[in-house]
Amino acid sequence: MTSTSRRLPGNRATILDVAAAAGVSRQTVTRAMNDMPGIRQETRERVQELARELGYTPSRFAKGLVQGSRTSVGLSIPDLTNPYYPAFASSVVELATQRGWHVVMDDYGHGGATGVQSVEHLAPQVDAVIGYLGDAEGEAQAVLGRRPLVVLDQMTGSAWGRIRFDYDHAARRALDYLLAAGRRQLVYLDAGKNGLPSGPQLTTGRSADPVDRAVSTRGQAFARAAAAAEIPLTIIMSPESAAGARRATQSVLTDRPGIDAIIAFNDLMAAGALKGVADSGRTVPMDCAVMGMDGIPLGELLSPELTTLSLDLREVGRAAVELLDGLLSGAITPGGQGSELVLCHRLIVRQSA
Amino acid sequence: MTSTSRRLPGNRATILDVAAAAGVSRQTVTRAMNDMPGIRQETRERVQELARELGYTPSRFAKGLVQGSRTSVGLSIPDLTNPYYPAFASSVVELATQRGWHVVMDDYGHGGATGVQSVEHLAPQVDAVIGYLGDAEGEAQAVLGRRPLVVLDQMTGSAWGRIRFDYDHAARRALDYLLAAGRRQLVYLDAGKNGLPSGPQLTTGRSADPVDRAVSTRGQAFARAAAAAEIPLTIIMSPESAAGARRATQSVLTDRPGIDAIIAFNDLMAAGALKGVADSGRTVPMDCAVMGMDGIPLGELLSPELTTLSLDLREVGRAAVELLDGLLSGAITPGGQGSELVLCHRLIVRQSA
DNA sequence: AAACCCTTCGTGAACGTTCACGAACTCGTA
DNA sequence: TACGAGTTCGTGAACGTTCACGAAGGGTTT
Repeated sequence: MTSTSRRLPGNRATILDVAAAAGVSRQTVTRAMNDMPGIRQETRERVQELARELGYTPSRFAKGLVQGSRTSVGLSIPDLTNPYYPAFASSVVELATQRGWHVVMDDYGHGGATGVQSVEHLAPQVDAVIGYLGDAEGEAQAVLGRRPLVVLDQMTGSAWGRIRFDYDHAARRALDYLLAAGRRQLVYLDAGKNGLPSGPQLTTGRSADPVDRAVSTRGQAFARAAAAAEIPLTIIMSPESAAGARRATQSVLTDRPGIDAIIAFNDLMAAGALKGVADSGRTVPMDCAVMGMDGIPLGELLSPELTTLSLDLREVGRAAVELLDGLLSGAITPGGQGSELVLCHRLIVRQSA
Repeated sequence: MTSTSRRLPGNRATILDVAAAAGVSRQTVTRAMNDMPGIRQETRERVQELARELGYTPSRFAKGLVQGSRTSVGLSIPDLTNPYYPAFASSVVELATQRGWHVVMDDYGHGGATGVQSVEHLAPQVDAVIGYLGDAEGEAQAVLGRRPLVVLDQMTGSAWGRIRFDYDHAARRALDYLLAAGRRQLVYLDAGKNGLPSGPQLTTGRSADPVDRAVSTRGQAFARAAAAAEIPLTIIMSPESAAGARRATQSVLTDRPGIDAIIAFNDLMAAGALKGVADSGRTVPMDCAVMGMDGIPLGELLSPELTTLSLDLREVGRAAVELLDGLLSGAITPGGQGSELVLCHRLIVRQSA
């Protein structure tokens, strides 16, 4: 009658409590709860009713232990408040759900953690990780051992899967367009590595000059493209935020009044640049063009609407999930065919450039 | 020497494989992996090295079964691509992580699922759920049994925790402001219940008229406030998107040229309304004011910058997590003190109204 | 009445880990 | 030598569930 078995945290009942209450065995309760055959309809309903009354919910641990894990994947994101990431995350969650996976989310930027720390936090709970981890922060793959890691926008490290973006292609595309439009005094508004604002410092890339180490991967691609086209490009650093970009734009337009085009690290900073140009009394795109990078929906809502190097973020998410799927199933091997994908940006011309 | 134990999915080794390889017992491997005392330093390092080589990672199921669950909470979100939700989710993830919780994320809108289906998907994997589930969709709390559910912006249902918003307060605040600014022909741009676009249908709320059932909770609050102030308010329906709001704004401005203020269901739709007003050749705010609701960062980037009824989304997240914390610890009981919170919007006056 | 099948239910075993306890060994001291 | 204390390691049990198999009972056929 009375069960002596202990309760789960939250005073939850175990399968034995239900079995005792119903006067049946564990197995019968299992059959009732999982809609398995081999049980009388009346018994099934009685057990289910009792389970509901006792607040019984099967332990995911016991279930997972015996049945083999439903795969659950970690998703490491540096900053959900940057509209770029939710669009990506949304796609990942949708496709993962389609596959019956669960997604354990970590937004590590606000807590001041690094990408590797995020993976460490996720590791005990997941079978794989997809993430934007940032560059050169130690070995995230090692933390996961044999479990697959798919990283995005990362050059270094030994992740099993890797999705990169062809910034050289994007930079050429952007510069060709701006030069054809007659722009000559170009500025690249950079966010700096690791998002660390290193102050509004100035660098110039011409010919094949080595570019400052602090310049981001994207910035370096633009520097290379500018060198190849033999035109000067001013790179200025700014915090990775709209407000920071706005201030940086104001100050660079004061220092160098002749500037007629600004390329921003991402769309969010481009939005700030738009404001900054307006602050200086100029109009976009007549006096100064502004070009973003990302292609987030925000760009269409701004005025003037943002011209940008766009990535289809749902496609990026799809690529990441499919790559992970391949790694989990063994269809793709860590170093092998398809373990590294390169995606290209598409230039979307709207009003700002 | 050779272990006969099977491998986990992904060919992962078990603790017995490591023990056999190192020539020690399970318990010694446990001690080595968890930095427990009572083991020789040399042994510890040898075991750890071997574990690394074999790609051993402890089963979270076995560990959870014996140690009791690390709590993991589900987060149900209807649409991550609406900037409102990431800001909230970011806050929840950050605070949950601080508490050592894991967050299993579900973005159910894109898959065409409902809030309850989302909870059903999450249920086997989590100890509690926080979510925007939408109104009147059946019983999500029943799915979770004894596990706490905290819902936001939901009137019906028997969730243990509930966070509501005082839309009547917000509506009064907005109308007072607009009327004081001399606005007389007001439009409420509604998103309709469940986000279902029911076509640009027109309703008028005056005196204490019963308002169309299709009108959202927010819309009804504005209708009540308008009735109390004895001014007419036109409610029009639109799909819950910037593009939809833009079209709806264009058409309503054509139908009723005298309109001098538009209040939108949320900031995203307000951004669309901004565009729609411009399309019609009018300027904001001179010819027509536009007011949003949410207070997402996007508003500051628009031009004109968006006047809005703002919610501090990090506060909302904090409220949800703390409420859940109370429910998990037993400090708050389902029907009791503190199980229902009401938060107020703050009017942020910028340029658009 | 014996043989068989079908339905309904129960019993050991196993999943991989940690906990509680005890055994073996080392070292120093009475 | 014998004893005790400390260090290092191993063995049963337990966590809650499902799987594989077998048992009991009723009905039909041979």
